Formats: sequence, structure tokens, C-alpha cells
Amino acid sequence: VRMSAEAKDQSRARILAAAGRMFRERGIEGASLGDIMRTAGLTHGGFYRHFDGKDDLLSAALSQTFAEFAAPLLDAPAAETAQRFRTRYLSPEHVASPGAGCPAAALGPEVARAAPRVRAEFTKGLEQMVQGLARDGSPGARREALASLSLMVGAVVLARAVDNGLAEEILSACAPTRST
Amino acid sequence: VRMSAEAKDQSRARILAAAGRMFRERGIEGASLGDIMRTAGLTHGGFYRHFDGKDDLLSAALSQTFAEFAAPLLDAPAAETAQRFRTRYLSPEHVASPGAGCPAAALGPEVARAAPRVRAEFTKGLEQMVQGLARDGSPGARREALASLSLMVGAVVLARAVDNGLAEEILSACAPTRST
DNA sequence: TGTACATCAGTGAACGCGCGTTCACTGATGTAC
DNA sequence: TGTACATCAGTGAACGCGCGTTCACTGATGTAC
Repeated sequence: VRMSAEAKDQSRARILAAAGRMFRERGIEGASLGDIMRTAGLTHGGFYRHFDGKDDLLSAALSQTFAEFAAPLLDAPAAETAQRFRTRYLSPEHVASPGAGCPAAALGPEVARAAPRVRAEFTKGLEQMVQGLARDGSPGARREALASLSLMVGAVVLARAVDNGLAEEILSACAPTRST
Repeated sequence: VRMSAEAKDQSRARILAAAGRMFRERGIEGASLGDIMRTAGLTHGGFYRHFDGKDDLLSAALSQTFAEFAAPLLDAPAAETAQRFRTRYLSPEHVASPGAGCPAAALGPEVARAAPRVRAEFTKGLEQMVQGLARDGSPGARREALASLSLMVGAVVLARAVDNGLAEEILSACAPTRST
């Protein structure tokens, strides 16, 4: 049942979309290749026609996921301001939807234990976010962007792990207009 | 080979110590009961004389680990200042030693997917840290503590996941004396 | 443009492995008298 | 204080399960002529 080259590209795109969402929702170890392939509408045996293994898929998914998530900051004509991005980032909607949210907040500690190529892709993706947040490129703006990004990631990581009352307090305490 | 009550308590303490370290080093799923029991000097079959299951162990380990980690902030006579705590938190040593470090930075996203009782224990532990950082108890101090804790957790999560150069930049950008 | 054939995307079964949990067993500990 | 016995901490083998990966197979696609 060979497919056309175009159909293969579509399969790959579906696998990547499923992986990007499921890794963020269930964690790297929690999202099995079988689950991902089933979500993409395929059986798990065909996986290796598209990727070398789980690490290869994870690297590709991180690359795509970071690009999508940072896009509002980077889209050329009317990019979102850093402050607006931070307001969205610190919203209850983002906390409730890890599968469509920031890869760093969903996967940070797991990536820290992952293969070098995975860490390299994560580093590249995070650097995109930093540059989107510090568009004037000055050293001061970059420092502010790094601190602001750390605050955002930490707040969402904590808000997702704790009970609701404390989660709301955390988001509120980190909202813009207070310091950076 | 029944052991004395005292010997049993010591076994439990060794299991808890091994679990606290290994969960933070390898993640919840990455640390198997077999590994933990072996590190504690026991065989894995005896685990269920001490805990009901992995979630029970994880809850107990989080409780103990948060208490230990927040101790410098809470020890009554001469507790560490919030600023000194933050300097230690944002050190390369903390980034390099997750097994002895902050449970929130090591396990946050995994706890977000864990059982309610695990999340409850995490919430309790984090609340201890917040109160240690905001000892005067004013609403403003609590907000500042929540924001500062979010910044610290995010910075260490990111620093552990990215390559060395960017990791150092992140820690430096979040060091005290800049805003909160 | 047609025809013959090699390629390969996808299927479904199989593999070896490590996991959390269970269980029969051992023998020192703790208890009842 | 001694003795008889029930308890139970720890052992080691076994269990069922899901994982990532491999492989023989199928048949439409793409290519060489």
C-alpha cells in the first residue's frame, strides 16, 4: 500500500502534530509511539518510515512546537508586544492547555535528562523566544527577556502542579506591570 | 528475617532518602522502585511492607524533600534571608545537583500529571517555601514571594535544559538586586 | 504514450525488556501466659 | 523470668502489561525503457 510522496508528507505532518500535542500533555515518557501513531491515524509499525526513533521524533516535534509557540512574537509585520505575550502566557487558559502551550513549561525537566540532540533543539527554540521578547537586541533588553521568560515558565509550571487557589495567586502575582 | 521496630524505621528512612534523591534526579517515571530499593540496600519485594505503592512513596518523599529544602528559610533562631536563599537557588551548584535541589524545579511538570494526593503534598510543600520567603506575612510580601519563587523555579528549569552558555546567562539575568 | 519492474508507505504480528505488584517462604522479633 | 507461639520485615521468583523496535508482507507509486 505505497502512498504518493504528497500523502507521505501529510502523514509526517500528522505524526508531528500528534507528537507535539501529546508530548506536552503526557510528558515524553508518558506519550508512547503507539498512542501518537494512533492519533495520527496510522499503525505504529509504520513509524520508522518517517523517523529514526523516539528521540528523532522528539527533536523534530520540539523544533516545530517552539516555532509555532513563538510565532506571535516573531511574525514580521505586526508582532505581538512582549507584555501582551506575557499576559497570554500567564492566563488560566494556558495553564489548562499544556498540549497547545509552551514546550519549555511542559517539558523542561524532562528535556534536562534527554539526549544532547534533544537539548540542542530545545536550546534553539528557547533562544527564538528570547529574541522575540527582546527585539531591540540591547544587552539590557536580553537580560530582561531572560528574567521575564524564567518568571513565566516558573509560574506556569507551579500553577499546573498546585491546587487551584494557590495557582490563581501565582498567576496574579506574576502578571505584567509589576517590575519586568 | 523479621527486623526490630527500630531497624524497620531505619529501612524506611533509607528508602525515603533514596526515593527523594532518585525522583529528583531521574524523574518520577525514570526512578523505578527496584532502583530505589537497591539504593536503600534492600530487595524490591519488601517495598510493600513500608508503602502502599509508588504514589504513596512519592507523596512521602515530596513531603520530606520540601521540608528539608525549605529548612534554611524556616529554622527558627537564625533563618536565612530570602535574598541569600535566592542566591543559593540560582547557583550553578543547584543547577548541577537536582538530586539535592528544589523538588519544584525537578518535578513540577510531572507532578502536574500525578494523582491528587501527590499534588496536594506538592502544594503543601510549596506553601512552606512561600511562607519562608514572605515571613512578615503581609499581602505584598506574599505576592513578591510568589513572583520570586516563580522566577527561581523557571530559571533553574531552563538552565538545566539548555546548553551551558545560555544557562549561565539565565542565572545571571535572574540574580538578586534586580527588581524582586 | 505504454508496459514491466523496482521501490517503499503502511500493516500487523512478534521480539526482548523493564516496570509495578503479588506471593510463598524464612526466621528473628515481640507477646501472651 | 522462661517458654510457646503468632507476627511480620525482608527475600527472590513470578505475574501481566506496555514499551520501543524489528520484520515479513502487501500493493499502489514512481521510474526506466
